[in-house]
Amino acid sequence: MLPLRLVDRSSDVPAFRQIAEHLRGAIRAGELAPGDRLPSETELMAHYGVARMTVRQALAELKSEGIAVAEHGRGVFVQSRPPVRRLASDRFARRHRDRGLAAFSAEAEGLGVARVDQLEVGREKPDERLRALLGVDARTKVVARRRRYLLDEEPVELAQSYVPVDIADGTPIEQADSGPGGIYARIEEQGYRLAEFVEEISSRMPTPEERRRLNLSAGEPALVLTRRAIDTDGRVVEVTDTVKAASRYVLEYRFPAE
Amino acid sequence: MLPLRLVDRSSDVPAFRQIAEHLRGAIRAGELAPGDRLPSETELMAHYGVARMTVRQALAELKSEGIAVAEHGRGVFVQSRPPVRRLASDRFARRHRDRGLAAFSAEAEGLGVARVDQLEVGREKPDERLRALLGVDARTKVVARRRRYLLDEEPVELAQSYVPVDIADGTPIEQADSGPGGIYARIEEQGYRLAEFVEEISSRMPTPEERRRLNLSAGEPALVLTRRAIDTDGRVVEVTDTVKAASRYVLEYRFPAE
DNA sequence: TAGTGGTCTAGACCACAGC
DNA sequence: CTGTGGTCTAGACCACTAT
Repeated sequence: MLPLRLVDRSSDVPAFRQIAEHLRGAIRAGELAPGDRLPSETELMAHYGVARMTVRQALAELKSEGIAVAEHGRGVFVQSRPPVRRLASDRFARRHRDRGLAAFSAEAEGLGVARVDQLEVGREKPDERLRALLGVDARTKVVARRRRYLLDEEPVELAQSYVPVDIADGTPIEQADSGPGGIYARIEEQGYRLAEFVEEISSRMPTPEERRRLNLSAGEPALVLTRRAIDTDGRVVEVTDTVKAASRYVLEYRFPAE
Repeated sequence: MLPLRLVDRSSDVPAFRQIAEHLRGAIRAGELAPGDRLPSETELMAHYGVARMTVRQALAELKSEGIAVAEHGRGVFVQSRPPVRRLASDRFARRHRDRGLAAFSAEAEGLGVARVDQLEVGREKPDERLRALLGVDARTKVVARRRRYLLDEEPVELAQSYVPVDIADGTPIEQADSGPGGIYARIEEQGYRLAEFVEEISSRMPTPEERRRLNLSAGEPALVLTRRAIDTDGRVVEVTDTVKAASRYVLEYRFPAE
């Protein structure tokens, strides 16, 4: 059991925060390891001599920080992080496409079984942001591919790709299976040679919908990436938006000092 | 006032979640704009016919999502986001250093008044991670520069830079003012020509300490960057860790398709 | 002073997990 | 069945903001 520490009622630090800080310290110090169960609410009430709602407020703070996670009927546990995946910007390199691997398969190689899920393909009218990114007008439709990626049956990423119809027309880009090497391989077969990618990264708390689809626990932020594929003529031939569980990824980019 | 909607007590969706969803919807629909005050807890209790703790739980959900923010004695407000800053990877380009601008000053140009704060400079023993990143052994000390950046007096970034002593020795890198062009300019003056940067990006919830120093509201994630500066001989001559408020930044990287 | 959110109490009933 | 967390009530006192 944890070393018993009392709440200092004379302090102007509220009781629930003192309790949260105590538990945080025990986790940082390794007295509570990832996966360990925290003392139950009943135990914490007895230890600190406070009401249940006070204990729950302390626990809520840890949950919202992503340090702890509750399991109904079982207890509150120290968050155990699955291994982080490091994504280097060479995952879109042509050598992967030439081997018949789409970017996600190249990423997943050696890590587990990659699978796609919840796939929706169709033609859409681009909204204003997408028109600006793709450099098309309101009359041009885009082929949208929305899907979820799973690694060993665990959802890890939501993705939505957009390709102007004049590029995608008549290709497997409009099919459920876009073929070996993914849509970038198909775009190059249409005569557009990819020159460069521009990736924009931001982070925010997920929407309830994203939290559900990605199986995110409370207090877990999302990484949001928008990638543009640009051909040798400078045309943006594709845009992809992806949402990932932030705790599972480290992104790596190299750039020259000049 | 908001259109009155009742809580469906027969639903298995808890009352607090229905209330949260109602408020979320009003915000999404624009009925409540950024900066607007939400109905007070007393008003919400009366509207929905629930106890105060139920209302507070709904509000806590919105706060933890970063959608709303409470101000003691004033009310709960729809989060109004300050403008996002777009950071391109060319902010470390030599042309900025040649103009006497350190990276942060180059970033801030035209955006406001940049200032440094809470600066601590000293020699330290590198921990295991830092030794691996810098490629030095346990006997080599590093010069650490810890500081906070402010833009128009608003804290926007925490940074910690590390340079091996054999590079920093006798240079202004160990002084409070590292001079025009920043520490990268000083490192190059020592004969190390910078060739490449490698930046690693992740996101997580901030620690209480980071939340305090960056003035973050609840439910606001942090962007964490680790940057290595590599010279033409492949030596890592500097490492910087930075923590930023995620909602204020979009990072942009370009990379070739080859 | 009135109204706001912040903290806290002492109960209640419920749903879920595990024996 | 027992113990766990999830939801909810009906109060209380406090600290902060604005008038």
